[in-house]
Amino acid sequence: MSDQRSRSHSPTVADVARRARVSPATVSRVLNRYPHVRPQVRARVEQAIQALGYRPDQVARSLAKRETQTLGLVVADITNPFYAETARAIVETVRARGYNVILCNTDNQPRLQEEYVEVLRQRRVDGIIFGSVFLDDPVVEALVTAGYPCLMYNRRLRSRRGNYIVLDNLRASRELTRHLIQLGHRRIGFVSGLRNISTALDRMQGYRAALRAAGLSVDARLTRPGAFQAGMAQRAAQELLRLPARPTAIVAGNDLMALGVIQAAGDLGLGIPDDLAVVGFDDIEIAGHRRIQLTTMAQQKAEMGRLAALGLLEIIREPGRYAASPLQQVLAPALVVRRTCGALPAADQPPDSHSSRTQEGHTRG
Amino acid sequence: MSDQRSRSHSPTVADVARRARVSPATVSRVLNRYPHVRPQVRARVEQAIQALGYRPDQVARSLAKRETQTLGLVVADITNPFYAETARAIVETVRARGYNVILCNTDNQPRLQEEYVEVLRQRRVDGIIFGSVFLDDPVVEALVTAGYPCLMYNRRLRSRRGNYIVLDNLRASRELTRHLIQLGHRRIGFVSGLRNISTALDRMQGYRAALRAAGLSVDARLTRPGAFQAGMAQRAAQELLRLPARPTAIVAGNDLMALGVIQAAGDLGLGIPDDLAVVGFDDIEIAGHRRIQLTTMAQQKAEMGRLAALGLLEIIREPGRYAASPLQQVLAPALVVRRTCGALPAADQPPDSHSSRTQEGHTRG
DNA sequence: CAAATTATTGAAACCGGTTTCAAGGCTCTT
DNA sequence: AAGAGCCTTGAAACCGGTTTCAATAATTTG
Repeated sequence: MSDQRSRSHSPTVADVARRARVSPATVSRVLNRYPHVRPQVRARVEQAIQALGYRPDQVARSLAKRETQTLGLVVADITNPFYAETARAIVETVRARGYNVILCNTDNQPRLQEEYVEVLRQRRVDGIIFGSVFLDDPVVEALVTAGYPCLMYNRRLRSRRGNYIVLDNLRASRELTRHLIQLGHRRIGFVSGLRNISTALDRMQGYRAALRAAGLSVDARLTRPGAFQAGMAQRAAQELLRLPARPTAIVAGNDLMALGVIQAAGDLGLGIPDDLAVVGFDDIEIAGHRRIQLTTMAQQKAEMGRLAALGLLEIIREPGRYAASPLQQVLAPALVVRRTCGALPAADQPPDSHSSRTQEGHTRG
Repeated sequence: MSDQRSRSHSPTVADVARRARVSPATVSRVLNRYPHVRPQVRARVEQAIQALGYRPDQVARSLAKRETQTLGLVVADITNPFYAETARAIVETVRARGYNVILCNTDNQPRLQEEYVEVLRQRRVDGIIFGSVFLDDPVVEALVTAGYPCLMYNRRLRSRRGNYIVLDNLRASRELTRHLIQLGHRRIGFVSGLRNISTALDRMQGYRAALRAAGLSVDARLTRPGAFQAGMAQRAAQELLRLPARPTAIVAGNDLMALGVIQAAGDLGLGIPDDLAVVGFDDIEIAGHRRIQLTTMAQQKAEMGRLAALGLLEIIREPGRYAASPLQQVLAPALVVRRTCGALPAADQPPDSHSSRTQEGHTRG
């Protein structure tokens, strides 16, 4: 039964054509489900495909069709649960539609971002999703200008150009800070993410806006950079907590940093939330754990990833439309109140029989 | 100065050739750094490349060279920090060597695994790294049989065929369990991962071996499946902890599951480690957090990822060599003793000024 | 200085598909 | 029954590179 041509190579469209006694063009028509192929011929071709174990070459197909069914996904740090969750949703969403994803991790380094963009363009990916864009990012600005199909999420350009899906970070931070103020806090610190990233900037602005709105002074000494990571945030928080007049609450730039702040508090023997309230952003999985119980501004990560994926696929379908009016979506934040802010009765080991998720106070911002 | 042919398309090797007054073949030689090109001609070509802003088409190159400089990375769940950390190391390691990674997430579903393998083969990836393989996995077995360049990590086939890099899970689990026994525990529960996955099987075997070695009976009722996730593990642990004679310690199949077990203990009002000792595997980042302080068998995740990446690249370079004698690396585990096992003096808020990492007791298994 | 190498280069084939274009066969009208 | 129009199909060009092969130029060797 082995009809393989003696060549060890895998069968090509020509082999299939020969066996089915048709031209390669017809095989292609069958593969691409074109109309205008007689059922009888179609069956012959399909039978030949089966018999030979033919596997279409996606590389050749990409070259001929000038589309690769491949997307680039550029994230700052895949080990950050926020990016892991969104990446998961993106990968799954596009898989179901015949696309695959090349994963790029920039570690927040402009050099790597630039390198990856160049590589992705050489690979002729159909579009790029950026979760790693900088406020001032000549590389991405150029892509936007060129009308290259791409979409940012979580972060945006300072110019607000291009397609993006972000949390309403300013509002989220304002409400989160206001929540602390309403709980009676007057000296509130802020451990920020990296400069030159919109998320950090917007959250900083929101924090300041809330303070001003409450008539509180904005003390620059209460703000420290924390680089979006637990380790840096821990050091930053230690500095804040050693100040003569230390803050009674700290807003962290995201949940990972909040975990670092909690570490710092412990280092200095401060109890949470009694001696220090801590809040973050993202609502990563661990934030809901009963040993953490972090009050945080939630992002719907899976939904955000899904929207980003569907958005980019739509942009790929009609590039012109989105060049004229970009897709810009600002998602509403949702406050999740847990124990670290002190709003709920403190309890190291709550005695009830449900997971902490069900004990959350008011939510939905 | 704009010498662009009126076409809107991006310049090709032919355009460069024309401008440099050479043949396409010579342009290719320059691009691929072949010898036997006169310095003067090389300079002309490079100048033309610059002037035109020529960007080589990796798709066409892949077709011609029959290699894509692309790898598949198939993981069970990218939101599991273990996979996120290893993926990060893999992506970075291969990037530095000119390769990119297509990320595939199977969610432990054989159907998705099979689909991804098919897609990756059609894409002619140069090789595949599996972090998601099943004990009995006809799809991967077939790849191994065919001599397709691939490498498993974290999990292996029951047949032990093919290239893999895994922790010595049996020994790791034996030592972890023995540690609990040495601390005086006699009823030790086990919340296991998925059946049909080597990691779960080996850890189960190690747990049993340790019990037997200590002359303890292996009670099947003390073992529950937990699916490698916190939620499932929480429910499984609740069942264990409601037994008439509940275990005084639980070995979780990995750190995520250990977090679920801790949740369960809290649900039932049990204190850790006083009422229940908990241990896990992997040493994910959060395990070291002072609010968690999980005793665990560490895996060197970044190193494992790096080894996997370098291993696969080597296999791609010399497929024949590894068909004859596969690359099989078994890494030594390292016990990290923290608070959840009860070996160290309990302290909810240790007063010292260093991160918990520095307080760890004996390590290196 | 002639012969033998070796270095440089281009023409053309090739990688494995898709798409255009035209031709032949059918069906349907009138 | 002839002409119009659609269906079906194959030949050939094309996607954008690489590689083989042979021809020519430059060097080295005897």
